Amino acid sequence: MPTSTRFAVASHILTALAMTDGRPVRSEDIATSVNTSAVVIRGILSRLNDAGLTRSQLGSGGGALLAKSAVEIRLLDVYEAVEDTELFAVHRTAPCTTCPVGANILDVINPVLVRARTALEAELGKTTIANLAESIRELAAT
Amino acid sequence: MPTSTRFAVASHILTALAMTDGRPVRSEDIATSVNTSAVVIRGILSRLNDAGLTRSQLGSGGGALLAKSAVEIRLLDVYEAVEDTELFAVHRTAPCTTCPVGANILDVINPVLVRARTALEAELGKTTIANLAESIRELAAT
DNA sequence: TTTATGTGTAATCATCACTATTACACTTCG
DNA sequence: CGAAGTGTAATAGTGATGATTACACATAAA
Repeated sequence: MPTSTRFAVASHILTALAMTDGRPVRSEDIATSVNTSAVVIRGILSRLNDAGLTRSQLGSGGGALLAKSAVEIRLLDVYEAVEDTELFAVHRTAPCTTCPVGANILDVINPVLVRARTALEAELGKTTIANLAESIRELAAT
Repeated sequence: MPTSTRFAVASHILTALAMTDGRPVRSEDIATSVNTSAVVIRGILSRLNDAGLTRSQLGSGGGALLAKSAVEIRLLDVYEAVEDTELFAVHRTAPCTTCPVGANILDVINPVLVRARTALEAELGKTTIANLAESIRELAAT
């Protein structure tokens, strides 16, 4: 049950935006840093815009900007903004309703999956884009 | 990338085995309960065998059995036995090594991802197949 | 006002993991 | 020996993903 690469790339994008002091950054420049195409970047930026994490300045000299302070953007917010699929997938077709196990397994396992997902999300809520930017500055200074 | 249903199905299988008191269960019977094909079940059983969670009795009258007590099988063990992919995927192609962010983003984000995965795994380690079987018995009794 | 420089998004494509299915070799009980 | 199982390879269909092309639209600057 993997995430897409969008979460890591979106974190990359936001961290880059956090380190440019409010100047708009072109999707093409971001694409160079991420090593992909500008359209892919704009697709992810579109999701981040919808989530209120970034905004775009159109026209010449335009680009992407943070819509809120980097200290207010948790990795959990990023995760929710760009990931579509459920962390845990259950049976593709509903199990047998007349079998003791089949009829109840989903009800029984679901609370466990919710607790696991909650624990993961809590951890992602502890780190912000500002934390990542700060760590990058420390590493880049060496 | 569709997320795998193997974890939920494997938990289903093991819970079913835990409720049959040591009698071997045919893959076809499990398949009926899960609502899939016997080959799919045997494919998952093959992984569970490799992980030492189940064993198979070959020949006529054979089937699948638990290889250890249900109280000793944590959902974390099941998860590790049947899931192939990393929980978090990172950049498909390595980011730009000459950009400050690109050169360091993976090193910076990785510890966060490890902590999130560890939190999820810790939660999955708290529940056993015996717990699931017990919950099923309670639900089925009503 | 025109033009260059951007973003936004639809459409298409190749790739990959997943589940389902068929087929067949192998094992073991009766 | 034969019936009843498991083990596994090969194949196909499906769906999400990421890459790419194409083009409409917005805006700053000349």
